[in-house]
Amino acid sequence: MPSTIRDVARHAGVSIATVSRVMRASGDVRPDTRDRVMAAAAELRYTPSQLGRQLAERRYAANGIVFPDLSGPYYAEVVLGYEAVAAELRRSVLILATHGREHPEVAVREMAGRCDGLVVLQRTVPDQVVEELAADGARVVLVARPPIDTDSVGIDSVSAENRGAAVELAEHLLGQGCRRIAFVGDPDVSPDVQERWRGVQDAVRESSSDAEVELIPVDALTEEVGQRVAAEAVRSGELPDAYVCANDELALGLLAELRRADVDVPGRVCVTGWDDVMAARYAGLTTVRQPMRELGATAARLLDELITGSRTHPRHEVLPTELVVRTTTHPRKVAP
Amino acid sequence: MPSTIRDVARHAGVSIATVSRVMRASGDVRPDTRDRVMAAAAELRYTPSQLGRQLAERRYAANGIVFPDLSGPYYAEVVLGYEAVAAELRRSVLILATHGREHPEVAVREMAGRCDGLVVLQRTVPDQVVEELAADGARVVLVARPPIDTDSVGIDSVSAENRGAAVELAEHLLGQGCRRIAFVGDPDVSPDVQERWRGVQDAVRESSSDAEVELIPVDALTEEVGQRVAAEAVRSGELPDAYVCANDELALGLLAELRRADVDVPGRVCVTGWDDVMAARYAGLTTVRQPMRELGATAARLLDELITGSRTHPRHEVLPTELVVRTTTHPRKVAP
DNA sequence: CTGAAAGCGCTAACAA
DNA sequence: TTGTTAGCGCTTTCAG
Repeated sequence: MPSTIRDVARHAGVSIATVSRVMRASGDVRPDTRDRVMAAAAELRYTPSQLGRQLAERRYAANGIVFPDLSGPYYAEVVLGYEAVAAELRRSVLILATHGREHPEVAVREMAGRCDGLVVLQRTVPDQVVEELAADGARVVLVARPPIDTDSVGIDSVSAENRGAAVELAEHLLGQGCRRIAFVGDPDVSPDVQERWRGVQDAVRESSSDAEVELIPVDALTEEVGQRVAAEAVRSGELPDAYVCANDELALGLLAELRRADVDVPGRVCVTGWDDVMAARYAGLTTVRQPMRELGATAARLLDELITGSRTHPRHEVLPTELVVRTTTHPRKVAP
Repeated sequence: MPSTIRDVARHAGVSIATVSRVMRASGDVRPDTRDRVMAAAAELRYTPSQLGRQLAERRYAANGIVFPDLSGPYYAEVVLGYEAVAAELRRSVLILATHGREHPEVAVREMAGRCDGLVVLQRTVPDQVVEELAADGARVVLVARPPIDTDSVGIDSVSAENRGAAVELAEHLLGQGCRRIAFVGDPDVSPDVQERWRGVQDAVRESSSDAEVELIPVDALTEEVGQRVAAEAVRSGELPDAYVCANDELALGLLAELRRADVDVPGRVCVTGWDDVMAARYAGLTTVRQPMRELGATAARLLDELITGSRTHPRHEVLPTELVVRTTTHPRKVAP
């Protein structure tokens, strides 16, 4: 339906090669023929088919990004940062939410066949698939996922610092007099959470106090799950001194339920989250701020280096995070 | 670099047509040749090039979505709903944030040249460009933007109900005793906001009371701007009885600043938002819930009907919204 | 400065 | 059941 390069060529009385040259401003074309072609193109509202162009050039001018989901602020922010840089670099962005899909690898492979390179968030795709893609020449950057380094491939990665901030967070809680700390989250599901859990354990272990830490595994990092965890604890009467939650949504859910049950926060129990989403500020939630947008932006830049070939050696970036203390942990009346 | 259909054909000792047939499970192929081809494909890790396929089939199996930005929950939710349905329909999703770009039309045209159809949010693209795209055969669905209906083209649209909810919201405030109502937002920038503003005016006008309404125009619907508006009002001492904000972020910023200045909410002034984002719940913000995800999902379904050709007559959907009353407007001590 | 022609990787008649 | 061949819309030598 849309007009093709041939329509324009016929209309302007030139060959398709000339039209191509004019459209991409490559090669020399006499000004008046150029004008004729431009006029014809305008009249026919001709826009070169990206498809034809891509096939001929064997480049897509598009990047992909694979994430689990777009609910909650974290992924959206990462995608946003990614899109912004990609747009600057004149590349389209393809998105793929693996969600609960059973076979993400099929969709990911198909995405890889549509773009010059892609970013993979967290554990959305099995290591093996990522390695195969990379081995087949796909440009891949991992975000919030530990580097993959085999002898055959080295794959770029970008993460936010987790362990150090987790240690700092735990030390803050210990300093507030907390002794029994509960970590809420599933360390197996995300590398980030795993590191946070380790950091908390490290801090407690080295605190040379009688502090102890317990893991409360959950199957999703949502407000609803947070509420359930809190409700159960309130019912059984077994509250720890502090809940360290794997993300803000979990913490916010917990917090809402604790307040509903009239549990004093932070008087009776402290609560912390992770990410510093907007709602965290309004809830007074102590949390760790991580540069979500910058994660995406950095990934886009690394990917571009790979695509343009300006760098071949793999890089692993770690972006700084920041502890944000608010009222859910402070001030705390130290237990007698 | 990746292997092509010819590599597989050679490897399996068949023609490329047979490989094509096997890969797409079309046409009849003898089981043993099929197996040979599959084996060859697996060995070479062959994935059909989407590009070649698309060019030959003249379909992209991809949809686009154009939005202003991904910051804030609203757009992210719409995109999420869109992606979910698109994935179900086995279509890739291209995103384009126009952001502050000066010439979105170029980027949009180029996106249109990469997909079978696209969704345009709000006023990201001028009417004329949308009409031209549609006239050139592009499938287009508008979201949160008034329908475009010329005699030549009729373009699908999906919106959330605005005016009725705005009336209901204003009546609620009047019922709480508010007389001087201030609407915060720029009606010119978004059709949604325009309708909300009209609804509030309607309600006040028909209240047969001495109520009045004033417009406070702002240049962005962000927390920061909300804070500025509140700070200025506090400084000048000219507080209305209620702030009706064009979205939640504006309202949350306002609220935070009012509380910081020790202004009693809702005692001295009521505050309302729009969208019911997560933070609204934690801030106790009265707001209007709109089905953001469903907006995206509906758009994706409408678009699919256009692409498959199962419908040719334009449709305009309006999704219901819901007033959510929380503590920023209720209970209110009625003025003496 | 311009045109003819050979692909890019695939699908889809049409033959065999 | 399988192979041959002509495109899909564009870029890009290579001649002229």
